[in-house]
Amino acid sequence: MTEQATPSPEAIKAWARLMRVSRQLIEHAEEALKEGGLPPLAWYDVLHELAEVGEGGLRPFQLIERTLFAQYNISRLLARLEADGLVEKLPVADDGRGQTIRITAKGRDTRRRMWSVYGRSIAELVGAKLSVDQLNMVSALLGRLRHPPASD
Amino acid sequence: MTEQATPSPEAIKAWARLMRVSRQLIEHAEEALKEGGLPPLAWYDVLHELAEVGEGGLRPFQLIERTLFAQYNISRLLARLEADGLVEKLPVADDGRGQTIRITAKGRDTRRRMWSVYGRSIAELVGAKLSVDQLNMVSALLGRLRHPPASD
DNA sequence: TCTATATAGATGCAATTGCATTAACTCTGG
DNA sequence: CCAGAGTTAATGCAATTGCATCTATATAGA
Repeated sequence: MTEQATPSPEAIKAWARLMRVSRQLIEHAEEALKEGGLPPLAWYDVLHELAEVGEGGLRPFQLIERTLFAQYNISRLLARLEADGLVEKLPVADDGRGQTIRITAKGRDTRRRMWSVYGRSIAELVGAKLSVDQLNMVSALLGRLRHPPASD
Repeated sequence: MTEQATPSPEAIKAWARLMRVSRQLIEHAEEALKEGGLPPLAWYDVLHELAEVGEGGLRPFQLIERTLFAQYNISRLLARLEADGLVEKLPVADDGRGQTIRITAKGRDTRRRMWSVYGRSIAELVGAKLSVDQLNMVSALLGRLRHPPASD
């Protein structure tokens, strides 16, 4: 656990597992969405954040903070979402540079349909593989790898 | 732990942590490599596999199995690696379609230099955050999420 | 107020990825 | 031996990502 230039075998193994498993899970979920004729995971992430905050919406830079997507990525993703009528861009009164992004009814509907597929993937790939205690253990351990570390 | 269409809150949280943490770690490692003027992680994955098997080399389809990259992705990645002189493509005697990919001396050197940066990231981001027992716990839990599940 | 600096978001262009297809070869059954 | 099916790898083209830069507005300081 001490800082080293060369990681311990245990650290390497944990890292390798994390890389491989996350890639596999993402690929599976992405594939399930595609099979359902639904948009990719990235769209879900944004729609989810927007659905959670409701009518107030979010500024693009807030979405960047929450989703970890790059600025140019969000900019273009929002353009696509808007083109599909899933979100709307509103000017913001006290800052002429900015805009507020709000999810539309169609956006909520799409998010719901995505969740029915995405949620099933989560249930199958994670929920069905570990007990509740084990899931909590995973969350806690991964929480310590997060930046900033999670307390729980 | 029973199969459900809607995942438990614990499963959702574990999934969310996994997605976020893996993204963050990859981003950090990728950034460190870039700052060192080194190629991206994907190159390391391939060079690592090739370095491990030695002079015998690997067929592209074997790299696909090991790295989980898509076929077209490997095909083009190998073209770039070859263009940089990091690997060489050899015809394979008993299968006229195929080729064997072998890492070159320059490839080994690049891999080593990448590891000096990549390894440090692993040590800092994972090794320094959890005890050996915790690292083993992470590996074991994630191993059960893998497909096929790992035994250890 | 005016200038310099910082922040919000968009965009041109190059590199990469994803999708579908293709080319070349191998294998199997008749 | 041959036709058909399968496997291995490459590639044309569209979509996305990454990088650097740009525009517009806001804010701080002289």
